[in-house]
Amino acid sequence: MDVKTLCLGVLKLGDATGYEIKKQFEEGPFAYFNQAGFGSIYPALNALLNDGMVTCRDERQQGRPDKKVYRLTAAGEAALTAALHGRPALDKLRSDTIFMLFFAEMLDETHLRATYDGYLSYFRSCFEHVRSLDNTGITPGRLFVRDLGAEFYETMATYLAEHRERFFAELDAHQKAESTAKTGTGMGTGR
Amino acid sequence: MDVKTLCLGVLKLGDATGYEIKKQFEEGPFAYFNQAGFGSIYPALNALLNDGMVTCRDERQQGRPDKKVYRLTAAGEAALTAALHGRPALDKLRSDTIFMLFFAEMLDETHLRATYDGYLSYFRSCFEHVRSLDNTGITPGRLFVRDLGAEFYETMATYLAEHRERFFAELDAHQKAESTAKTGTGMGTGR
DNA sequence: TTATAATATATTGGTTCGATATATCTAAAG
DNA sequence: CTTTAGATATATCGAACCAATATATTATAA
Repeated sequence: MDVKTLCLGVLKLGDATGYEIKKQFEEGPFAYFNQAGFGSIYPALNALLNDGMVTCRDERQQGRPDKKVYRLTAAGEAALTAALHGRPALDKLRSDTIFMLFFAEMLDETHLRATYDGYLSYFRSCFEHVRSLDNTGITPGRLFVRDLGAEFYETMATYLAEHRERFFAELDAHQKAESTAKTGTGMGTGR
Repeated sequence: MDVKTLCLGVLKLGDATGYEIKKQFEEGPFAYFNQAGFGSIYPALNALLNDGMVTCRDERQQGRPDKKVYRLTAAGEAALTAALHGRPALDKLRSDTIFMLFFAEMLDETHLRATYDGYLSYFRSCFEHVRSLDNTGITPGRLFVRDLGAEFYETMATYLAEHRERFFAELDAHQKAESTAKTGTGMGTGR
């Protein structure tokens, strides 16, 4: 799914500006599962406009800068449908945090704890957010994705909370065993 | 975490060729959480070599093409440590499948079921794979990441398996309600 | 004998990301 | 009351990245 298709998907939910599309990937229903920045969205919208997949109308506003509101065309909806019927690529995740936790032994404890706790509170707030949403009148597909997300956030938060103390304890034990092995006798004065 | 840092991380586990580094992102301990292709890895290794972060030795082999085996230097390890002490970026996931499930109403049932079942068996095989690994002698960080992964895979597989029938039933009901609403009386002959 | 898969390196073109620039208004802090 | 910060809004540039492809050899399977 390239950014053009993602934009078509957002516009399927209703007319939007580039700015509003970006917000959908930050706070809206696509958050966490898909994302795109301005540097991809604005060129994508121009290309879609050029190909007749969307229309654009200018809207002047009181005070705030002018908007360009985009709307899906029939051709755009057809293109979205076609893209949705292709083979999905495998999920692609890039997690700096998990990369850091993998190398936990190389981190100083302050940084490690801050990273760990930041990850935990991130998933907690994701879960709280999804739980706070109103599910009435939502389509089955959107509801399913929302519930799957909630399940995922909760699992991560719970796991991180429950394994916190054990993880740090095991790291500590491992660190001590390492330094003991280095000094040889276990009676070393350190360094 | 750019690809250069990811390569340093892989090389921290032991000497490797570009080809072997790629495999680490496909089957190895970094699978699912991080990934990189040849188009990023080979240029990254050249840059790291240029900056003295790695050394490279040529190895001729019987039959197979020659290898270039890379090894982390002290400077490389220092750079890795520094990168691990930065602020982690938020997780970035791109899931075509979840995007498709979100728009389930727009998909024909065959495609939807194939996509759903493909996703389920993907997580099942991920879980089986992690479960089959030997955990003896592993560092606490690696073990933690492995267990977190297993928990995640299992959660996804279980959720998808348990909600399968209900999801398709609700979609069906929704589809019928839609077509009834369109024809107005509920006695429409279709079209 | 032919095709497929695995090992191994490398490049190219297109896509995408992060940072930055510009501009206006609102709300909060001083 | 004035400055600062934050939200709204569009846009672009260069760097980074990815998917596909090219090349070459060997082993295995059909």
